[in-house]
Amino acid sequence: MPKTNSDQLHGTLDMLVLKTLQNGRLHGYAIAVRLEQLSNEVLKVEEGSLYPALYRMEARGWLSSEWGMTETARRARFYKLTREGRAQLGAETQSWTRLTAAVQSVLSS
Amino acid sequence: MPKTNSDQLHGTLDMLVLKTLQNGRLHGYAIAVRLEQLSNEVLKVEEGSLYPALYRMEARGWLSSEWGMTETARRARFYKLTREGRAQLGAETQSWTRLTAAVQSVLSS
DNA sequence: ATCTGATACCTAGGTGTTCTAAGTCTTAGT
DNA sequence: ACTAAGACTTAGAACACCTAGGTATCAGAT
Repeated sequence: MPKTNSDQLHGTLDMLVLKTLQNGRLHGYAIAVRLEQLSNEVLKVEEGSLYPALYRMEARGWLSSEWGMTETARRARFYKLTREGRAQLGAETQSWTRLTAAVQSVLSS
Repeated sequence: MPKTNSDQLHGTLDMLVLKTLQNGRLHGYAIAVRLEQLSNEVLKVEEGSLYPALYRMEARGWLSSEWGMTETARRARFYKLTREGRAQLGAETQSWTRLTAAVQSVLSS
């Protein structure tokens, strides 16, 4: 019974994914790798969390996607931010900042 | 369909409650009030979230409780940290710091 | 030539927290 | 007598995330 990963990033996954797409399109697997790199291996993104999140966000109009090829000639589905996705990223970032500030203010009381 | 409060504090509620009990015992309602004050009204703790959280944490041995009277002579259930609860608070705080740092590092990339 | 590991995606099912939305009872104030 | 606030309770639903499998392709090693 390995106590692994449970719910590390509840609530932040969408924001993190949107953020990785801010500078251009990426495919799912690359998003996961990117997030782990950018967080110095602290954030491990489970594929069973990531892909459903991508579908959710595309369904909500925050992302659009299409099949393409990686540099290494592999088939992959590329995602990019829509205008709404960009707005959503802004909103979630702002809300996250506000929330963590509030939590921090409790913790340092 | 009022889009209100949804899951603001997912994952942080336990830590926040433990924190409010660090300096002595409080009853449930007072914990909610305290958290809202300390966070400058940013964190609204729903009673339907708070009380089940208290029961959970007591069941896990992080809290102990007993009935008592408030200063205004009202019946209320007072909670206090156990030794394990204190350890849990430390662990969760550390993990939260680590996580938010990682998220921050992604956001500022 | 085969095997392994990495790349890339998919999905069913379970877990766990939180919220919604009721409700009860008591006391204070009007 | 009525109302609002204090204090607690609980059932149910929503939702995100994880577990744990699965598929397929390609590169490199044995």
